[in-house]
Amino acid sequence: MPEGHTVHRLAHAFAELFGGQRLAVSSPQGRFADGAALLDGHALVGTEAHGKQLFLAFSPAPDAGADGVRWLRVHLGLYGSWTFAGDETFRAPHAIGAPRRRVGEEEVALASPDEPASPESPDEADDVVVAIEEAAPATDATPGATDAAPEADASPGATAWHPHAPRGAVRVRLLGAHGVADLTGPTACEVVTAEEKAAVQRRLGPDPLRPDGDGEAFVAAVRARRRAVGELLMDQSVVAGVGNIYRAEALYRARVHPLRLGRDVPATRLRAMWADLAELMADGVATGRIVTTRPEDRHDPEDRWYVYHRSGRPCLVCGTKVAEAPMAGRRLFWCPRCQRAPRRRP
DNA sequence: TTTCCATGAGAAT
DNA sequence: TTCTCCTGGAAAT
Repeated sequence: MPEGHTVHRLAHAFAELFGGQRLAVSSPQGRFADGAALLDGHALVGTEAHGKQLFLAFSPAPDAGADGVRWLRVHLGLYGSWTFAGDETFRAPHAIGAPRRRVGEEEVALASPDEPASPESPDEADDVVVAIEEAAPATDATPGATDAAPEADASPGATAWHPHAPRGAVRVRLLGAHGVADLTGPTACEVVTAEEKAAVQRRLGPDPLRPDGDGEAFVAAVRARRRAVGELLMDQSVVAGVGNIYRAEALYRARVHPLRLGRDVPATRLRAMWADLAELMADGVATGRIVTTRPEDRHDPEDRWYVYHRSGRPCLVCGTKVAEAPMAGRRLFWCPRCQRAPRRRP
């Protein structure tokens, strides 16, 4: 899944692609028909990411008060992803979300401006090509796509663009003047009020990617618990946005053993880990990829991670075999030598 | 073709 | 701890 950096990318993408536009909102799959009806025809007036939660604000109905803003709350979970397509003015990556192969390739392409390239500016051209390839022959009316037409603000001279038929189980389709975003496989997708949104956020810990992310709150939350720090990093109420890759890699880079109890990790170590996460994740937002290895430790361009998914292979730094064990239902990876084992309690 | 698996999380046991 | 939900690409059959 999409860890927090992916969700922040999405918040940026939606603001840029659809900000201020009235959108046709539908649920081709049908499971979100009621929610879609509430948002259909309303303008996207704001986007926000907090940890792995994405919030999209829609303008209130004319007869609703000022606080009638409704939020679409989406959590991608393990499988969710957004797929984008549109005309040449619609500059979006092909897809953002669960790391299916197609998605990964696309994100790589976006992050490598030195790819050989097409005549025009590389990333823009790539997007358009993908969008065209993905477009199915414009079949007849997607329900919800033809009514509630978006505002006609197409720039003069832009070629006509038609959305492709939804592919797969599309929970939500957001259709603007220049492009479309399809959501598949989310864990959560619902329309909430501002108060309900705030309630969700109160349960979340600080997010290293947000300006209001409070590193000291993270340090205090970890040191208050006797649970293993490897579990605490995956607890969204301790730190929001960290997932299985950032957990393993941040612990490695801090040289902290995942089984060490939270309260036993020195505060200075945790402060450094927070700063490191902020940096790593910001890089993830910029590039769409998680890369945690320092250039000097990267023996091969494929060496993106120190320990994640490297069990049995030599540690890039010390050569010791990377270890793996399940923790809280997920696969956990660490280097037994670089990350010294915690003292065993008698 | 069937099965397995994944960057998640909440509920049930 | 284990189950359950959601999807689709890859690996296994």
